[in-house]
Amino acid sequence: MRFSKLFGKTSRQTPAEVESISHRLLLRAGMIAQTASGIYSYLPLGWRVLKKIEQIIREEINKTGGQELMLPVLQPFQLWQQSGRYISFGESLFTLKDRKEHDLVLGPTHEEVITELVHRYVQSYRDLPLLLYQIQTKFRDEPRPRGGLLRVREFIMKDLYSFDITEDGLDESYKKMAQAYKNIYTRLDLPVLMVEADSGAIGGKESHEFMLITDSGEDEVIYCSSCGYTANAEKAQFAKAKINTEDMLPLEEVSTPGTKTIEEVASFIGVPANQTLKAVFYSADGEFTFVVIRGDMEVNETKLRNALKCSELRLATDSEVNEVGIVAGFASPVGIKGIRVIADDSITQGSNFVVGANKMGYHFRNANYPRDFRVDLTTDIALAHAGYDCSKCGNKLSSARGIEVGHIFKLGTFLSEKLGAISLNSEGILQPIIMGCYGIGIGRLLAAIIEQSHDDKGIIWPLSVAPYQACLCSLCMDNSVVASASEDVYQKLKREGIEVLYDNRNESAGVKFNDADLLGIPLRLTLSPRTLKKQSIEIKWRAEKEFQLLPLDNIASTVKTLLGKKANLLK
RNA sequence: CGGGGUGUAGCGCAGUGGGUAGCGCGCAUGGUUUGGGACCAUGAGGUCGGAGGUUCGAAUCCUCUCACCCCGACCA
Repeated sequence: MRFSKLFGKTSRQTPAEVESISHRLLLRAGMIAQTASGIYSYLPLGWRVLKKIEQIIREEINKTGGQELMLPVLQPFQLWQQSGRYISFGESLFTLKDRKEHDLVLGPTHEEVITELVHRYVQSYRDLPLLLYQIQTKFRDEPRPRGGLLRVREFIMKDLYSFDITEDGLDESYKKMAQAYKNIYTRLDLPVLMVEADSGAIGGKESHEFMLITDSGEDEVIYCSSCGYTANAEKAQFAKAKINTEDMLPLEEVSTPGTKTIEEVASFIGVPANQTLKAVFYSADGEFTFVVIRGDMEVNETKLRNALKCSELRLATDSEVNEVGIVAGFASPVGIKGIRVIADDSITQGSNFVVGANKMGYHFRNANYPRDFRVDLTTDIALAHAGYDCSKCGNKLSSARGIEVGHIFKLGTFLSEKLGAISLNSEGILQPIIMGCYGIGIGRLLAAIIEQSHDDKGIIWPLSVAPYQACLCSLCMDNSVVASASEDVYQKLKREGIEVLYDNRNESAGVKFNDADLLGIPLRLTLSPRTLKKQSIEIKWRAEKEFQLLPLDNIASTVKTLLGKKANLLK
């Protein structure tokens, strides 16, 4: 490719508000262009990278026996009613009507469609297991697109769906995919962590996310460096230390004027925060919910949502709190009636807690569950933090930020039941097919690679996905000797099958070098009057500082060998 | 949806006591240059996001609206 003909321009500047590194570099390099919020066009360079990532994924998935197919973007809304998931997807579902006023959705994912399809073609366990996948554009009306390609509303995703007749089969499919994902990240030169995850709107039981650890990540990962436990903070468990196991004392009302926060109450009364109970109020699918947790912890809204099996969860507004007659700042489950109360199991770890008295300016001392109050449900709804104890081994947990670059789920049978995907098992009995689903966002992966691999000059693509393997920088293009030598080298490189971007523009050395760096092309070849005098060409790896001169003779095969060696090194 | 912010030339930005719209980059033409974003000259390019209003006169003041960015609740 001749740089002079390339569509898309590099630029020195991007809008000041563009924060994320990948977003800025993708824009500056002319790889993507924004069309609307969370909607991007891929320009030729960006598209080449995307196709390469896609191909790597395709190869690794094919190795596991996955079969690629193509599914519709337009899906009948009725299918989503049948699965019930139009509720959990809620507003992020893009919907439209056709001319006959039939409701359609732009597929945010394709479990419904594929399950219905499998239902038609599979009647026997002999047809299973199946690993079916697609690499397609999906649509989700995200509340807030952000970070360029990191979070968008229209995105290309590889999604694989597994169909098994036994739980063991599902486990095996799941393992295969986990391994395929690890292979993919290795080929992309990305250090990715597999972490336990919540399954969210997709539904299902066991689930793992693949996290690229980087400070710019939007997720928090909790991990234990001692036993290897890793989980998304939404999901992470921890050991809730049992404190203060003294005998129960009688409930006692104390005046605590002006103490609204846990810190204020605790220090006013002279107890540590972990000897208080905190009250938090939520609206869960419209139902007012009173949540109690030990004062030293915070509520994990994901766990709470799962415990309540609700889809919409938000903090209750002040007026909602007032309406049910709760005195904010002095609320407690003691004496509360007619309101659903959910408690974290930490309230059983300890005794003689300080709680509100449901009366302005007063708290109780020595509240004990279940002696002094009742709750509707006690379960783990606490948010894990770095510094807490690991529930597996007892050592201290740590935390890090990460970008979710893959997510796999054991779905089980809820979709196949809803959509009627049943099959005869080996005993001749009809049963729902057991499903799993396995997604990788390709555009996000592209952005994640940049977040992980760049410097102040620009992108540093791994050789495996770089838009071009080499960039031929020809200095002094109006020197006819240089021009013809460059053209000659360019043709030879192409003939050798090397993907080369030939910078034939009439630009100064600085411009060409900076653009080559910005675009992140792994190998740079420089041809100039200076190198020509020595019948040589200069080469430099993007990721390295040193450069060297190579003889012009057989340059194409030399470069081919170098690239081959580099590629092998990465394997 | 809550909070913060921005819309002026292809891109990045200036521009309010209301009066002829500017700078840098880029672009075009000619010339000089060529190892880390060169220089000179000339030139093209804008209904100042949109609608309404105030005014003799609005990028500037008022009202409404749309779009986009950033921070929070959601996800590949």
